[in-house]
Amino acid sequence: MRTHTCGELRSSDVNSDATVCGWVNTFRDQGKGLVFIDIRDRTGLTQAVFDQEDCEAEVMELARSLRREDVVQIGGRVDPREGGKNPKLDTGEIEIRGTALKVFSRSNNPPILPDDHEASKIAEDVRLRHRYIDLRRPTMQRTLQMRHDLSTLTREYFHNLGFLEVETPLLIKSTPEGARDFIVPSRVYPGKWYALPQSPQIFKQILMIAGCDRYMQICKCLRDEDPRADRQAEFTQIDLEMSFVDRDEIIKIMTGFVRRVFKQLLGLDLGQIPKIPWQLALDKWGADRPDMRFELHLQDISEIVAKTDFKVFQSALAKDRGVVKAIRIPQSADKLSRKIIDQLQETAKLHGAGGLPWTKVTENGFEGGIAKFIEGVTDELSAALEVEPGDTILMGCDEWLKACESLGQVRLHAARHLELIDTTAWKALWVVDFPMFRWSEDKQRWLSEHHPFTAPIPEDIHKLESDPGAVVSAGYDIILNGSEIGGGSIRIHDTEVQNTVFRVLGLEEEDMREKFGFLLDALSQGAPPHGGVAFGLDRLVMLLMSTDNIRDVIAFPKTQNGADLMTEAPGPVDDEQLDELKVQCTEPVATE
RNA sequence: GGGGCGGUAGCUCAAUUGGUUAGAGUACCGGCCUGUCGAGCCGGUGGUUGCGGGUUCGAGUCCCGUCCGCCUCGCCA
Repeated sequence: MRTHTCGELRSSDVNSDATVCGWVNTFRDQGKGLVFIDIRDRTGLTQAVFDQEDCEAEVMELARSLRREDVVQIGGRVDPREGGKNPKLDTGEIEIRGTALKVFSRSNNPPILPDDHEASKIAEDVRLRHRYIDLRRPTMQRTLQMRHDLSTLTREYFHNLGFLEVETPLLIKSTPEGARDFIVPSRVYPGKWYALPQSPQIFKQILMIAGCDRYMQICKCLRDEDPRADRQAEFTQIDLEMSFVDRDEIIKIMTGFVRRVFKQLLGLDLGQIPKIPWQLALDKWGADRPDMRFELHLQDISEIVAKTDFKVFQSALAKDRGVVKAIRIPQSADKLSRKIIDQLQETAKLHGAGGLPWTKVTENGFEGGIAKFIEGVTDELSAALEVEPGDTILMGCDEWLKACESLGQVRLHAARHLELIDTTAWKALWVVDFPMFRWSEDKQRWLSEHHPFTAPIPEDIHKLESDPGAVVSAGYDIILNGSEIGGGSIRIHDTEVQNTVFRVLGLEEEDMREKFGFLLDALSQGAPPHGGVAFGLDRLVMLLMSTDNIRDVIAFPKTQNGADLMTEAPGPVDDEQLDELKVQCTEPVATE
């Protein structure tokens, strides 16, 4: 049907005959006898020209009738461009002198045009509603290509290392812990339900117990939680698991993978990827996924300000693990207006802090904000923070974790405002030594920091029940530019340890059997030491394509209400379908 | 579930204090034009101002409710 794609003709093809197929990108009708058609496919754009000197009258007439997004086949001789080259196009040195034209189909007046320049202006819901046009845009095509390249590279990389690709089921059993499940009613067992997998976690562990040794899968995961700019309810993971490995062996292989991805797809060398303990990440950057593209480290000033009688500091320090932390923002006093500081204060409060004590450094010491409360320790504080006139000092004081996290958020927002983030930099790291559990005030029980199958480090196993909060897990996350792109852990391969963890999480013996009996059975039938990782494929593509919108890297994404605007899912079903499933609605279906 | 922003022609936007027939660009339709490439020039079609109430002599504009989209908190082991 075609001899060439729309992106490949060059001056070396001049004088040969070519036939291309694609969409009419634009038309420029110069009058009865001359019309230019830019024809587009996935690979690019080629100009065709129909001149009445060359072609028959019917062809000429048909060419003049072409409109944007009509689908056509154009045949003719490849010529150097008569009217001058177009340096903006890869095919800009040539044109096809059209002599044959076939219209495959006509397009109604397109609601949007597949034009990258226009796309940023068009409301996203319109793009989603007409996704088949939006996806025609060069950027979207490049994104689909990038996603494909990443998947291909992933399979190749891991298959070469002996990983076996195994599919795991989509209709599975609902398990407690973690996100809300999407559930599917069973027709055969009325009143019983399948869940869609939040991840293949348990299956990949069972594959290890089954002797699979190394498993990989690019799989869909589903979590019925509200989406965000970088999060969809339905997303894709690169899922991996290995037997007979320790943490550092896994990290080594995965580091190789990530470096290969960025080397091969962007030509970037991420270099060595350091391992940072969780506690240090929070202490220094105020986040468990630190963005290390800029400095602004958090510093502990508890000991110094303890000497003041500032009530705010004193009451924070009186708390269990209470601290006062500070960040020094060099030469920012004139850029951080009162209004901006107020905004940063809101950020701090939003993330749990009571406020954001601040002061500025002048030739005369600290001025503004809480300056008068720290007069007594001016010299000591100045020396510790190595301040210079023009600096701004922002502080956080609370229980350690809250103080670090809220000030960490302030750090990010301040850096964005002051444009301190080197957007050309690529900073990756592994965060390791997470705590095993996190106390939930809400639920009044321990929650898994990672998931309930994560192993504690061996030397902490004895503390599981006596001091859960102090147990360090064998988990690890990989962070790139402040974004979590993957994470995993060494898993528990011992039934007793797994039982103990379930107990700490507040699962009753009976519950355990009911919910996880099959896993406990499997663990008791010879389980190898094993561990693995899951990478967020969507987030990797976001980084590779430099977008902060996850919907831009998914062909058919959903909105914040979980709707697909193109197909209008979710939709109603027939009463017969519900009857068959023995399912009833307690609320009438909302109408518009 | 909470907070913020938004919804006017197919698309992007405008419309004074509540006041005449809701405008412009673009797309689309028609005409002109033989070297354009974000083509150009002339003319034209196109509107339930998201939806439903209310206030008013009069509502795109004010009030109430509701739906939808985006950002965000909660949530996301």
